[in-house]
Amino acid sequence: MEKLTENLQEPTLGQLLAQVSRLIGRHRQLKLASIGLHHAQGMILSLLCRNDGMSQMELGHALHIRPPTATNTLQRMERDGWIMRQRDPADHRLVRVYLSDKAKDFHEEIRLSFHELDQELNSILDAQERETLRACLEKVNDYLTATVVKHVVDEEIR
Amino acid sequence: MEKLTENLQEPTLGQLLAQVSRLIGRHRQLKLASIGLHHAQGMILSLLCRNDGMSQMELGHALHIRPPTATNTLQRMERDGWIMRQRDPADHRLVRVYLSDKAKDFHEEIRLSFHELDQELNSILDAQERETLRACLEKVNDYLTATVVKHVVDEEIR
DNA sequence: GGTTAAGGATTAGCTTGCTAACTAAAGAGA
DNA sequence: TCTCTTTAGTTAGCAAGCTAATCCTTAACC
Repeated sequence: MEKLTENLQEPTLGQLLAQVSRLIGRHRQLKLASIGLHHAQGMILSLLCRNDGMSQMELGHALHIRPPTATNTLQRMERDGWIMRQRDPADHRLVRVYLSDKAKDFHEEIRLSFHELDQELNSILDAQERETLRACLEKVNDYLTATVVKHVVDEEIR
Repeated sequence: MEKLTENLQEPTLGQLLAQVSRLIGRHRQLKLASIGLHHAQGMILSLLCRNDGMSQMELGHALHIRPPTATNTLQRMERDGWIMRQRDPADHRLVRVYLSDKAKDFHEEIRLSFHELDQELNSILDAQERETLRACLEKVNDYLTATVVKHVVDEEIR
C-alpha cells in the first residue's frame, strides 16, 4: 500500500483541498453522531442559534447551498424534531425556520463540537500558519463563491 | 442579505474548510461536466492514468474513500464506459480496474481540468501563500487521516 | 486436511449535495 | 385591474459519501 502512495505524483492544491474537505466532513460527522446530528445539520443549527427565524433562502445564501438542498435537509431536521418551519404571515413565499426546545437544549454541545475541531487544528498548526491558512481560505472562498455562483447566474441569463 | 452576513460571527477554521471544500467540488463538477464526468470520477481516472490495474482497495486507500463508495462509483463509471473491472486471476478477492479506450482518449482533458483549477488558484494566491497553504493542508490531511481512520479501526476492535 | 479467521467487495439504506422542472405568492406595468 | 415577471420553495431524480450486514476467497492454525 505504501509503495503505491510513493508512486503518486504530488497532488495538486485543488486535489488536496478536495480531499481535506471530505475528511473534515467525516470528522464532524463523528463528533456530531453522539448527539444524533448529521454534519450539515450542526452548521445549520449553529447559524440558527444566532439568527432564529431565518428564511430558507437566507440560510442557503449563508451556507452556499441551493434551495433544494435546504428544503431536503430542513425537512429531515423538522422530522427529527430539531426545528419548526412556518410560512411568513407577511410574505407567504418565505418559509421561516425556528429552533425547537430540543435544539436549544443541545446548543452547548453543538458549539463545543465546533470548538473541539478548532482546538485540534490549533494543536497541529501554529498561530502564524492558522492566520495564513484562514486568509488563503477566505480568498479561495470568495473567489469560488464569485465564480461558481456567477456561473449559475450566467446560466439563468443565457 | 448582506446585513445577515455581517451579523454572523467569524466562521471557525473548520467551518471555512468545510465550506471551501464543498465549493471546490462544485467548481470541479462544472469543469468536468463538459466531458460527461462527475467530480469524483475525474480524480479516479487521473489516479488510474498513473496506475492502470489498481485494485478497488488500493484506489479507496489512495483517495480516502470507503469500499462501498468505491464499488458504487466504479460501477457507474463502468456503466458509462470509462473503465473495465475484472477479478484478479491470482486472487479472486481483488477487483482490478482498467481504463477504457474512451478514458485514455480523454486523458488530456482530464489533466487539463485539474491544471485549470490550479492556475486559477495561482492567480489569487502568491507563491508564498500557496506554499503555506499546501503545507497546512498536508498537515491537516495527515492529522485527519490518522484520527478519522484510527477511529474506524477502534470501532472494529471495540 | 479441515476449520476458523481475515480480507476484499457488494448490497441495502441513509444524508447531503446538485440540476431541471414545477407551484404559488408578490410585485410591476400597461 | 389584469397580465406578466420575479422570487421562494418544492418535487423528482441523480452522484457521492457513509455505516451495517453479507458473501466469497484466501490465509492461518490446530
